[in-house]
Amino acid sequence: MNAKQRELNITTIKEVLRQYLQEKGFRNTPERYTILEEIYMMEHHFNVDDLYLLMMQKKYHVSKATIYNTIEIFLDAGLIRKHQFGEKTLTSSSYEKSYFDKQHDHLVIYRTGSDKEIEEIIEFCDPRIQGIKESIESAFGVTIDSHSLYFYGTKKN
Amino acid sequence: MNAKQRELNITTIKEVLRQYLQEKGFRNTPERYTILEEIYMMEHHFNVDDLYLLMMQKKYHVSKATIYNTIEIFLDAGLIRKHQFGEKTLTSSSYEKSYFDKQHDHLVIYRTGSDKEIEEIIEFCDPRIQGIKESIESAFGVTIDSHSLYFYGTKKN
DNA sequence: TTCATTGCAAAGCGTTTGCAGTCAC
DNA sequence: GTGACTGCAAACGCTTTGCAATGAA
Repeated sequence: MNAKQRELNITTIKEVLRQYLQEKGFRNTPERYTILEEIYMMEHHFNVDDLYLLMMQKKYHVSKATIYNTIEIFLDAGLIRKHQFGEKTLTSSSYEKSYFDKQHDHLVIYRTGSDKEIEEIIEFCDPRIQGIKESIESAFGVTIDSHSLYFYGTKKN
Repeated sequence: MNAKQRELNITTIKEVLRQYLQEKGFRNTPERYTILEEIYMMEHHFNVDDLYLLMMQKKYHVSKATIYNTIEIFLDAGLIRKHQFGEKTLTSSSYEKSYFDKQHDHLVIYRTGSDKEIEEIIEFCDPRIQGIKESIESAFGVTIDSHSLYFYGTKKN
């Protein structure tokens, strides 16, 4: 994605936030827009600490409490998605922007020989998951809102 | 499963543990066997606190540190599986016995109207996931050891 | 006897909460 | 001016760690 496109997206996404806040009767605080902008500038997954440090570095001071708060709002607004990588080890939650991307799943690659250290996270999209979802919905009489699928493995030598 | 079958399974599983401990040069402590037995008596998922309270109730004293320790061993031995239910909310890790069961995935049903409270967890097994796994392996040149798939939804009224 | 394992309490760590001060409306 | 929001620090809950005591080999 080029810089121009990203800038356009950021303008758009701020508008989406504005509408959401208005609908909900929440306030237009500068923190919310700045955090949103940071998130939509990023290319990859991040956790709260990443975001906090990044904003510190850029001399934009926000407290972690506010970041947690804001993330809750963005999740509800559908502006970001939450992930829980790390199968064996307990890790902090990861997030990523979600508005312009399509839903996808993740392949978590562990460093060979270590079952703790994550080497890489690859995104993929397989249409068969949709079929499974529909089967489950009719088999159990449920409405499925979301799913999470992770594969865990190692690079073939 | 009837009582007789369960008793037989427990005898078998203890033998599996014995061999594992021997191979690894670990000790045969009574705690390990008692915890294993408790786990294999259970029908459902449990977390560390459940197990701790259950053992307290049965007047068998073990510390949580030992339970955490032992669970680590059982995971490595393939005697139990770890799960992370709770998509939005951070919850404690859940576990279940795995030796006699086939691999399966989970449908997490939230109470209608609440996106926090889990109403029910249903297990299912869909062969298509195997196909997806194989595609991923060849597409990215990886060996997949395990996966986790969760669907999150609500009961259809 | 030796050292892996246990139990206890303290520490860690990500996240949440309480509250006084601030600022969007 | 009012009350939603922010920042700070303290509290929380699950898990891990340090260490002295124990007991399997």
